[in-house]
Amino acid sequence: MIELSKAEFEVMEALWQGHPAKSSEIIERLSDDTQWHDKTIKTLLGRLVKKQAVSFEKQGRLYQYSPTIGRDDYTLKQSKNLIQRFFSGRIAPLVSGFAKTEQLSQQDINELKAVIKEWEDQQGK
Amino acid sequence: MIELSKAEFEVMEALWQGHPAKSSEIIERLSDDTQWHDKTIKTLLGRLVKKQAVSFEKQGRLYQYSPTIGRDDYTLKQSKNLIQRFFSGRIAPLVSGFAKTEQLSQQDINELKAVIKEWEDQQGK
DNA sequence: TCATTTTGACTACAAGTGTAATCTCAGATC
DNA sequence: GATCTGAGATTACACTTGTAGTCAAAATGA
Repeated sequence: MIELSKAEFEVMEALWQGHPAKSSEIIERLSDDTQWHDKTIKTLLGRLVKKQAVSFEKQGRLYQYSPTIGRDDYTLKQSKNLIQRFFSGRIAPLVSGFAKTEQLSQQDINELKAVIKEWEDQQGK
Repeated sequence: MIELSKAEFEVMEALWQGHPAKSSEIIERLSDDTQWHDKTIKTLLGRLVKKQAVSFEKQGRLYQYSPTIGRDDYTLKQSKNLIQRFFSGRIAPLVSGFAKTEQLSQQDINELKAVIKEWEDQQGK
């Protein structure tokens, strides 16, 4: 699986926002959240291309970049990996621990209930 | 916050199993799960001490190592960090995504229900 | 007592990462 | 056409990480 460093992930975030995108657009988007020099972002883009997390098409002199991996795909895989390493693959302990110090919203609760319902429906065949 | 690399985390796991522990014990414990050379483990221990994730007391020529951070503390902080970066701080989307491809156990469901009940009791003041 | 073993300390070294600066060349500008 | 500019390519450099090897000193065994 493709592994992204933190900085690389930030660049992917900018790209996931909309693509294909020119490097100037990506730099523009990132300028809101970071102080990165544009050279830094170019370097990161290059590394992402090398890792095949990003592809590009030449439009004359410019490149149009696109992600080759989906955000949901990536984040979920990484999450599962963490849950595996930290909680032996079980998600409930994470939720319990999380809820102890973080406030859940009504929406969170609704979503959790939906997950439970889904599971129970499936159990009842 | 103290950041641990993957290899360092493995060493912490061995130490969390029981402490204080001599390096020989830690090496012994890790021999079940890894092929690491004992020198490698010594190096990692040294780095952990430098990072102040581990402390030691000299017992003559030997050291007795102990973790200075708790496993739950560390794993929860890292989890929250990931949830923040990947899911804007909300845990429900992670649970939904997780449940789509991973099988939940009855125990998981019970724990999730407990979290919900806890939350609802609190809402009702 | 002298060699051997063992432990922690120090050193090594390539790959990955954060954070750019320099080089090169095609297109825009005068 | 000569020059400037901005894009991508290449190079840089310190720090971290994985994965040990070497060194010095103490304990141990013969």
